[in-house]
Amino acid sequence: MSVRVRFAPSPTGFLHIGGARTALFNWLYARHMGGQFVLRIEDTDAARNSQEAVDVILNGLRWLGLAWDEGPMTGDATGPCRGERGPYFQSQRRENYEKRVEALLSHDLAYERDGAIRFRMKREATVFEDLIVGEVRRELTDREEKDPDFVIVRSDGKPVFHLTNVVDDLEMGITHVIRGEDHLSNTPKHIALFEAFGVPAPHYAHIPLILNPDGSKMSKRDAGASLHTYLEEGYAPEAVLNYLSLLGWSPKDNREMLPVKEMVDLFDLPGVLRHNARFDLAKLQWMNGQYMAQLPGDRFHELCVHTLAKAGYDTNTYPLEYVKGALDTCYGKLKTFAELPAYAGFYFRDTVEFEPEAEEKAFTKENRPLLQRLREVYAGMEKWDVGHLEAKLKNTAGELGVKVGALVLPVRVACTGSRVGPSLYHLLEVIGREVALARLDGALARMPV
RNA sequence: GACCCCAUGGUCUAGCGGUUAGGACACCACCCUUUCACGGUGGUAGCCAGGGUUCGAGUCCCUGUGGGGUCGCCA
Repeated sequence: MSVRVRFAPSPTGFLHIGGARTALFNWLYARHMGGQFVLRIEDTDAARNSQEAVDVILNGLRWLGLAWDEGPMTGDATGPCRGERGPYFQSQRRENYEKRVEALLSHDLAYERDGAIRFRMKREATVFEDLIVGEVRRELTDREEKDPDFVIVRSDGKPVFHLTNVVDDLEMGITHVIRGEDHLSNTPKHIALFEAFGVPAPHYAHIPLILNPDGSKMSKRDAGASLHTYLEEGYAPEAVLNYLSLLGWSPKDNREMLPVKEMVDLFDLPGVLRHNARFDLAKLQWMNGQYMAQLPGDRFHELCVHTLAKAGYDTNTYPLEYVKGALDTCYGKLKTFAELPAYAGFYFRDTVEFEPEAEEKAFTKENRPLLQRLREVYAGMEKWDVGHLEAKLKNTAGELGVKVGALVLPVRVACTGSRVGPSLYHLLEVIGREVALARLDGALARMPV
């Protein structure tokens, strides 16, 4: 039988980074086994759900490149879906649940009390084999010793998660349930329900959780918990995907950079680690830098423009060649696109914004005559290009008897306002003679005599 | 409180009875260099504790400790 796995998020308006990894592991397993990856939306809590909230999930998965074989095509619960086992929104499956509950009731496997319907749970330990955790033997908790039965339909008629989840997995033919470890303790309930419906339970694989750097549970409010922060800050999805794959799994050959294709080839459930992992933003950033440095030029430009636009820089008001030239000087220099506005914003501003420390270091009394002299040399240059800019600057430094760096710093700060930035000669060529000389003049005016 | 899972440097991990415990991120130093970043070289830092089993334990067993999770008419 072909493998069928599913990712079944609840539309809460955001996609948790841990949920994204759960989706990734499901997707990887499906691809590795040549099976089907199903997306199901668990939107039983209608009041809190919306089409926009579903779109957040859909967009997040699409951004990561995790295409689903079956499931919704839009955020509209009544809209088009792909696949034969729908509907793929729980809000559209009321009848399915009602029929199943009727069946349980008629076989006395469930009963009504206080208006709610409760499932008759067995009063003994459950043993099951988890593909990742191994054999799990779960005894009854003290509460369950008193009353192991649990509610499957609320008194207001709404079915409860445990019921809907099992019914859907059953009817959608799910063979492997790959989900967060927070469901491990719920699994006996689900197994009991499958047995009550007269079918064997699917295979289970509980993956460890992603924790905050301090080891606490990563909840909705924690920084970096939402996948969309990475989307919005201009991370490369390939980097996020690669980083996520290495949390709780390893290709075992000391490699960090792993193309998706190889991930699919190497991934398997028994290889998933059993312990929780902490989210390390620094490593994600490093990895993002690696991917950024090997991004195709046009893709790099696209993401740069996107980031700059979000920061308030409209690159459309500049000639295309200028924008391309400017962004080329940033290629391979950044770890994240979020650094770009501070790094290259000077290209797209009329005035230079000086960083106080930079100005203090560079605009000194001693540097004034040096910069003055260079300004004269540059003003008299015939060809304004990288080669000449560099040669002239080094020439002038020698002539003045100072180190190259002594000249580079004030020029850099004069033109960019910062001590860090793209290659000086390249950025000078890009901004052009007119702007460069104007900025040198502006700096000279600010320097103490 | 009961129940479940887990435990290799600060972080992610390799290891599956005999290793100088390997790699990556981060950090420190140096080199390269027009700054930063990249790259290169070197370095600091680890098997949670205590008992067993064994000729021999990071690897197997037990206990403790610590961390996480579950015990809802939330999902």
